[in-house]
Amino acid sequence: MPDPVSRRRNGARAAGVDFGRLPGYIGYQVRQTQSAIFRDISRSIGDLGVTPGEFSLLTMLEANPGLNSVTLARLYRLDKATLSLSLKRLVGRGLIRTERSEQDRRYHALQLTPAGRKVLARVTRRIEKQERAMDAVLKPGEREQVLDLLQRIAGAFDR
Amino acid sequence: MPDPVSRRRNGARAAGVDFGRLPGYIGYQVRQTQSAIFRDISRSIGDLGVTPGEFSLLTMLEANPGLNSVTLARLYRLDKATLSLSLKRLVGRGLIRTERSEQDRRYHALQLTPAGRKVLARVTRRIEKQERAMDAVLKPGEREQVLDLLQRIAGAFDR
DNA sequence: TATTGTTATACTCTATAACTATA
DNA sequence: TATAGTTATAGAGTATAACAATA
Repeated sequence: MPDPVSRRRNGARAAGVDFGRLPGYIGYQVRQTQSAIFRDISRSIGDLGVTPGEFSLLTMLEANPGLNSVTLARLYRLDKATLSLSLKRLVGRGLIRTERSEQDRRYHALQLTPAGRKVLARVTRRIEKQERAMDAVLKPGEREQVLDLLQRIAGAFDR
Repeated sequence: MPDPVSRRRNGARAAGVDFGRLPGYIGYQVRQTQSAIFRDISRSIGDLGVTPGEFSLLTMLEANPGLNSVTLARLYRLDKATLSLSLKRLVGRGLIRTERSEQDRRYHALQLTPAGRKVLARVTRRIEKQERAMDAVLKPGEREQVLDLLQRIAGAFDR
């Protein structure tokens, strides 16, 4: 039985419904916020045929041309098989290309195609428009604050 | 081409890899943090046979016995068919039970079983242990700060 | 033997559509 | 007609296992 002080915090979305201790959990609020952001951005970039996850892969490849899939998998903590499927879709749509390394022919160096660069630029504009929408509810300095807090919280779980 | 000041912020997880503008996006950091929390809690409560989403359903039903599935679906912004499947699994495992309302026999009132209450208590202890682990990286007042910031950001997308 | 990458398979979460029961 | 709920189906995202190519 939740105690009275932990009930009925901000975050209730319906009259008469009690969210118990959920609104006081960082885990709960992070999940709710992530869902809201994901729904909004999926709607916003859906016509460009790129998911939020693909956007971040493209961004990583623009900043680090020649990266290979095992490195990407490690960075995102995904299985290499999972990454392989994502990359196959991006190759199939002509947004990235892959080339065997000369030094070590096991490595497949990845990079954006011109089409990939163009799509990334368009998606980036939409993403940054969304970020500005978030700034509208933040006071000066609060963006830096929330970025810092989130990074520290995530870091608490790096084994 | 990302500008220099937006590069190489805190958040890089690998030497020599450039995350571009990603670490400066709230959307990106919220997703990374959500993933870290989800991985940790899934591992922690896995032996109890309840997912994080199921935990929050059980909590809602403990706080609001008699709630129906359409109300839950609206609160979580999920389709009623999606909720129906989740609830069926919880009924199948004997954690909740459903009873047709006498006033309006279309409604199926949901509530925890004694077994459900017991499992919820155990999961809640693990969840709150995780929350205390997050507190270890936060200074006094910062938990309230991050909860407030996240709620305001999520609220920016309530159409 | 170890590493990179792919494919087959399966599981979870989600939505849409079509349906039944009730109002 | 409208609402509550279920079922069938499908798509996205993920992991594990088994495999091929390369070192």
